Amino acid sequence: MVERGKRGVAERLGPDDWARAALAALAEGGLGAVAVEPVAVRLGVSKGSFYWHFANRRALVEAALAQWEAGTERVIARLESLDGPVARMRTLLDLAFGDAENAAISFRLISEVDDPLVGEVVRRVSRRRLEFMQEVLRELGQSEEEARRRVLAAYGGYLGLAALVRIGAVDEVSGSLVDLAMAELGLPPAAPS
Amino acid sequence: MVERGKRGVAERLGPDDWARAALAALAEGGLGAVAVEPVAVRLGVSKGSFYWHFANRRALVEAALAQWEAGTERVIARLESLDGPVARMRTLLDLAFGDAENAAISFRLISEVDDPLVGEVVRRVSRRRLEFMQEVLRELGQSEEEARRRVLAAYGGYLGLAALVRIGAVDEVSGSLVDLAMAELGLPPAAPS
DNA sequence: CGGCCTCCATACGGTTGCGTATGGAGGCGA
DNA sequence: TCGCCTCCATACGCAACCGTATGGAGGCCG
Repeated sequence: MVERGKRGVAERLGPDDWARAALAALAEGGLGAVAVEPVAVRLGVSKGSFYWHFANRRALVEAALAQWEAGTERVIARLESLDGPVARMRTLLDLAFGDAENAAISFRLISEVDDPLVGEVVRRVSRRRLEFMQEVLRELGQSEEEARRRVLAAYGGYLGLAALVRIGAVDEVSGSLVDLAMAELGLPPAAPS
Repeated sequence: MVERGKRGVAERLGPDDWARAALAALAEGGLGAVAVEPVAVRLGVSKGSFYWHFANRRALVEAALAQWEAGTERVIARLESLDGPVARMRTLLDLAFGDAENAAISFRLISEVDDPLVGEVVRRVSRRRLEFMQEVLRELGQSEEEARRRVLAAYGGYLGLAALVRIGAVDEVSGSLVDLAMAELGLPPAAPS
């Protein structure tokens, strides 16, 4: 049992812990839920701790966004060392869209584009994903125009259908959204075993 | 010049004016911007006026949502008295998605689905639009399954692409989003003159 | 063991928005 | 004209959140 004011050195908090907690709050309640006191409560700490690690709330949001963007970069980097283009695409979609929390974060960030910090990051990450997907299609022999068109259709279609499912306008779609996106790209629905 | 405390009877405010202003605030700043004092300022009035017409903020949000839903119903009702299915579909898309403020409101409401009031309305309106579009495709001879699939692809694709354009991840799409949706539905891009 | 440094708690003031209370200005009918 | 009714302004208390100030507990090191 952890008593008041007694915290082992190993379980002390760092900026990364705060950023992680901020991302969790973001996924659950949107950018407005990334508030100092609520996140502090989530970590079982008080505001005094927060303002030791961060200058202000803006710094927390920036740290959370940076951690999220780094995660997406880590995913793409891991893809480079994969065998085929199809497998890379499939893995990208699975990692980027399959994870529920990650999908929720993307949704929240798109919703809060008006915030300058959020806008810059979500715009950069989206462009990165789109260009990576387009590059994969190019490797598979599709033309520049067709690759562009299919990537937009697949990414946009995924986002829109995910939104429709989220709001409850659509009960279910046949198969997974990732499989649908693969089909839009003109690729086989499952990676070859 | 309107002086302080002097307001002609004709220019007095009613609940509809507040709902309209609330929708404008919603389109610009999201649900959080639908706050009593800011909207009052927008109307050049003070809170005292608001609480005469409404019980609380919740009532204002409900009135705004009702007015928006009534607008979409009015659009659909107007479509019934149109010549062909293709023209009805085209007009629906134009009215529902072509108008910038309406599109912005839809985006905001989808973003705030977690709010129970918003969720109910946006779910109902989305279902209504989807079923109307599906019905039009049925009239054109498409099968139940194909109509469903194409409607989801068109509506979802529109939502996703609109989001990508809004966040600045995509600079421009070839042609209008409405034309793209029409193509997804298997319909000619422009209504026959 | 005494002093310092790190991490955190508590307390406070400032801002913003919600909701209430109270009163005032002007139209309108008796 | 007098009184009422409608619409709105002003002032207040309350709550949530941001940021600051101050102090305290515990590890570490001379």
